[in-house]
Amino acid sequence: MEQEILAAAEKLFLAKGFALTSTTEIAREAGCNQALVHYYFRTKERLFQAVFEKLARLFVSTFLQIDEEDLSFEERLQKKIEAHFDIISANPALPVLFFNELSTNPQRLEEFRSRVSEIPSGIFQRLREDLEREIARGAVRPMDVFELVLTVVSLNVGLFLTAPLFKALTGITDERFQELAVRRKSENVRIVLTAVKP
Amino acid sequence: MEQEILAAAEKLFLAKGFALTSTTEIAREAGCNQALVHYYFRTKERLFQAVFEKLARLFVSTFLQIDEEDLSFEERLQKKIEAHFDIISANPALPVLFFNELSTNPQRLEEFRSRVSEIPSGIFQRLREDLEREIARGAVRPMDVFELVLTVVSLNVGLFLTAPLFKALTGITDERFQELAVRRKSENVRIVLTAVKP
DNA sequence: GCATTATTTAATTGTATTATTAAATACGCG
DNA sequence: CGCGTATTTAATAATACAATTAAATAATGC
Repeated sequence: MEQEILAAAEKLFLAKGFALTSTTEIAREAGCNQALVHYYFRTKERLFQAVFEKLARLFVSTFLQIDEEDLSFEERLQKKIEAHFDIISANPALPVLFFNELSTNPQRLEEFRSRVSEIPSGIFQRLREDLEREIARGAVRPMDVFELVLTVVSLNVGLFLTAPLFKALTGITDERFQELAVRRKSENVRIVLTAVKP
Repeated sequence: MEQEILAAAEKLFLAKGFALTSTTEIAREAGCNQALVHYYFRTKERLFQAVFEKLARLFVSTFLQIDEEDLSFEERLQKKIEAHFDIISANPALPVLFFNELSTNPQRLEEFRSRVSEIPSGIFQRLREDLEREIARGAVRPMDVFELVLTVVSLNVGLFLTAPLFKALTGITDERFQELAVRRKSENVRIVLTAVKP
């Protein structure tokens, strides 16, 4: 049952955020008594943390993965952008929840910060090294690793942040939106690769 | 007093969102009794709508403005990107509130949709015409107007969505962040202008 | 100055929600 | 089976909140 509660919580938190989701609702979705939610997770806050940590890990995981494949910088960058896009595409509500919680709840930000600091030598170390090498070679314009990550995240996240709005305004079907997303993914790759050129 | 309540509501809604802000808190911030909030706005929902509509209007206003100046397409595009960036820069919490509310509240989305449909001939009509002319001229790669707007909004919004995270992780001062934002604005212009090239 | 309306407050109601407690049921193992 | 533990439920306490009401105060026009 614990897993059903977690799954129900994830679904509802993603759909409505922390504040608008009640433990009663989570219990109903999971098919159990409301008290059971508290039996397993004590407080709504702790339940949310469990969900959020998993999602946050998912969200940033792409940039942590070290691909040992023998690819060029551009090819590796492309893979990272696409992997990141795919994760968000599979969890389109994730960015809104992620940014909203980190923006409106200082405590959440602090938790996130302490978790990230557990990771030694910075999360973008490998990417930074790659980038600096390419810059030294003159193959990439001088830029900070954060600049690059920000561009990628901004572009990848943008489609899904605006998706509800876009769908409501255009009345696009989910299938056609999916097609559009596929095109957008490669477009994002193109934009980033063009943007990093010197 | 009505204006103080509106201002207090705007401040708190931007900081904590709709659900986590109470009318009691708004009253305290405005320096009045809680009942007065309801006297002027009847419900918390209606107060929020008043705030949100103003903010939403601000957020999309940039793309509606028709600049009659005799500038090239690229120059006009640059002006629009910069104006949009400046508005968000002046209201950094706006994007989170905007996307969160439109994503988590179907009613809000419907209100927004009906408001937008009041505007005749579509909000991006002028921009679309300009864009299609440039495409016909071969000066701009074939693309939909939504693609372009999405790219601009994604890039402009990205910095401020990630700002709390970025600040927490790097401990950057507000002044240095401001400098960074200025650079980012011109960088966004560069990226977009490069991306639209054929 | 008085009557009328607008503004503001204090008090209260109803309700939703988190969290706890104690009891009931299922489950595993000797 | 039967004992102990884990799981689940029902009931309820405690609280925070939106919203209403009635009364008080201030402002406005005559």
